[in-house]
Amino acid sequence: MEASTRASRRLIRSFYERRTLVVARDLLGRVLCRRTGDGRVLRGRIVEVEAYDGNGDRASHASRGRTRRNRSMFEPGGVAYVYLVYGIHHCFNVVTGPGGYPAAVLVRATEPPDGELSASGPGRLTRAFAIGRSDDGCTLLGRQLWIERGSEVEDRAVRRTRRIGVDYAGVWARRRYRFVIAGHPDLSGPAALAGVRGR
DNA sequence: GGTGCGATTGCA
DNA sequence: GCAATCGCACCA
Repeated sequence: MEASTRASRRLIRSFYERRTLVVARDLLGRVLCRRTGDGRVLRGRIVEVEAYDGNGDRASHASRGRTRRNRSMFEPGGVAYVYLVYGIHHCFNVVTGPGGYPAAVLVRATEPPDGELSASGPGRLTRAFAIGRSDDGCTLLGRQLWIERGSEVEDRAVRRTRRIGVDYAGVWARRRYRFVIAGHPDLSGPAALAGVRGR
């Protein structure tokens, strides 16, 4: 049965309730899935993510405590955190860890879903998957937006780099919280951080 | 109630 | 190199 096969491929709550850095690494190779208004399902293999871990992380929206915008980050793992940045683009995050601990993984790039040109970069990704503010706080265990197991990525194919666009965060900007599939053609950001060479 | 800016992108 | 564009955090 296709329905049951699909359901069994969907990642379950325990996947998301682990530590943020562990979930970030483990999301590489997984498949982001989106049911569209006309009943189709868009799918794209995740190739680039960034971890935002706790309220001590100066690059995280949670570094100044709980606010209206970031409240989804405090939910138990397994929901989406979606926000508008620069007044133009939406960013899609996977909330991780236990409830009350603000942490999430920003999904920065996937391979393009069928019919889309690019999902490379957080803004392009949310456009390709039609993810918007109404998806903020929604479960990743349901039928609208979810992630499937996909294929494992071996450690030797994974590179860690500093996060992109958070230079204001001091020493936290230098932490290697970005995980990519090394040298993948759909990575965003400067070529120097494509992960082809070590870091 | 006013102000400054951002987990980005596309174009000059 | 820089404008676009707006929700919201923060200060008064």
